Amino acid sequence: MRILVVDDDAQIIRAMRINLRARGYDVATAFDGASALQAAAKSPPDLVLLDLGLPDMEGGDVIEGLRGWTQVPIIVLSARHSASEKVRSLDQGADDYVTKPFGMDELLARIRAAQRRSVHVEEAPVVATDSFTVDLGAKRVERDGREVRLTPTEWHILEILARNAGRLVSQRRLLHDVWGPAYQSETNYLRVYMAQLRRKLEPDPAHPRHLITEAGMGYRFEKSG
Amino acid sequence: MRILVVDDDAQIIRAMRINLRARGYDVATAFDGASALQAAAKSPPDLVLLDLGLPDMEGGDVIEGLRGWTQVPIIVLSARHSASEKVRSLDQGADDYVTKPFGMDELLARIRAAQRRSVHVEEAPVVATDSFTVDLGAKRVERDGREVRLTPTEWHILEILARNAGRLVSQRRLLHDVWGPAYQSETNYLRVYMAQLRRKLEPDPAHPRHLITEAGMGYRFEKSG
DNA sequence: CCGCATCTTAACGGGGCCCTGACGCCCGTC
DNA sequence: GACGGGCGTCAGGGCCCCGTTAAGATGCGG
Repeated sequence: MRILVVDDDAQIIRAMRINLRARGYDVATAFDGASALQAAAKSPPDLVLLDLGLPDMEGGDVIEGLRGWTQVPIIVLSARHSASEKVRSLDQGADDYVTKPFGMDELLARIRAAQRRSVHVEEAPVVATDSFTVDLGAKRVERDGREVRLTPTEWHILEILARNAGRLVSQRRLLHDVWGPAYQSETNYLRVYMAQLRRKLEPDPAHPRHLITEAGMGYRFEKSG
Repeated sequence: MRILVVDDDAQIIRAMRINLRARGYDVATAFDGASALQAAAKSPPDLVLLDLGLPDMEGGDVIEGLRGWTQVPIIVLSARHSASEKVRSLDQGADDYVTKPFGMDELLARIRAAQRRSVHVEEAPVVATDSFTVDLGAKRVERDGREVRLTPTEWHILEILARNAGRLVSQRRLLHDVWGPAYQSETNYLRVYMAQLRRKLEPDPAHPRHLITEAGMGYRFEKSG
């Protein structure tokens, strides 16, 4: 998940970078409109945070420059409270408009909301590895072109891991989300189901390359072994 | 374009109705959470404006009640400025959060932005398998060149599955869309009708190749077995 | 009022899913 | 080298979910 932060204030860029990185986002930055469009074209981000007060061009032109070729979610950050400014930005194609000063928690929630929607639009949240493919939207797993049938519990676990691909997911989190709040220490459940998932998905279940266990901590879904 | 306005303040409802009607929207209204969910289920709106201070239930419960079966855009209107309230609503599935008082122009722009995002792709009006063909536009099913006669309920179920061909459709979603929000646990209805559909459509009803059941999760329409 | 089509409801058998406990393995520590 | 914690593996039993059937409601047109 890459976020492009566009702002001419180095202070804000720095604060954003720290906060977003801490939440697990990749952060790219740009100080003006021209370099923002260039950066977005070079490696398209998954979301854009756009400050309106840029030195070289109008914020609206940046929005239109992006909207010419991409549907990436754009959240506008601005010190201007004027209603007409909000209306203009939103109608030019921005997805949300947040006025400074704002709380980081709120911004993060709005980022999550925007991201959730765009996943729905692109309609193909698919996580692929060399040996199998997880289609989160269709709730289906393929391996060597053939469908693999998972039980509800197996799917539930795999879904959480796949949605956090590359990141460590704690046993507590898995147990809580799958079995409920009362089951946070039954780690043997996890062992049984991880074994079943590996048997169904891993080329060599005894030496897993994608469903990795981090001893004492949790499990991690690894896309490319 | 239908908008459902949920607010317990008759004054606001009235103002909303006038403003939105003037912009060409159809307006439905509800004064509390229960009737909002009921109204949404009866004839699904294209967007929901939701006030958080409802007399009968928490706003969050209304969001979750909707999100259980629909992706309709939800814009929360609230007098509470607290960041934690915003975060909670957005993470529960709201698309936007606007604090009162707000300008009608801004709200209209946010409605347009939400609406713009939620436009999805049209699906093919005809879904074909090796053994039968479903014409969604004409509401007809053919098998071996001969028309198959379906009852209204049978058709309703088949239509939902065919429009989501390849994807898993939860039992909850099927029950909600066919029988209504009060029947979300009568899974035996589904069993009876899936059996009837299979008897009418599958070459070998005992070993279905197109109307697949995923135990504990739902059903899936499979084009090519 | 009757007959037909459709929907609802209940009961039953079977298969698969989830839980559970036991056992062995690999590592660290002592 | 013994020990224990964490993990992987396996198999059996209970139970839930599903498919099937058929009889009782319900609604509609004649």
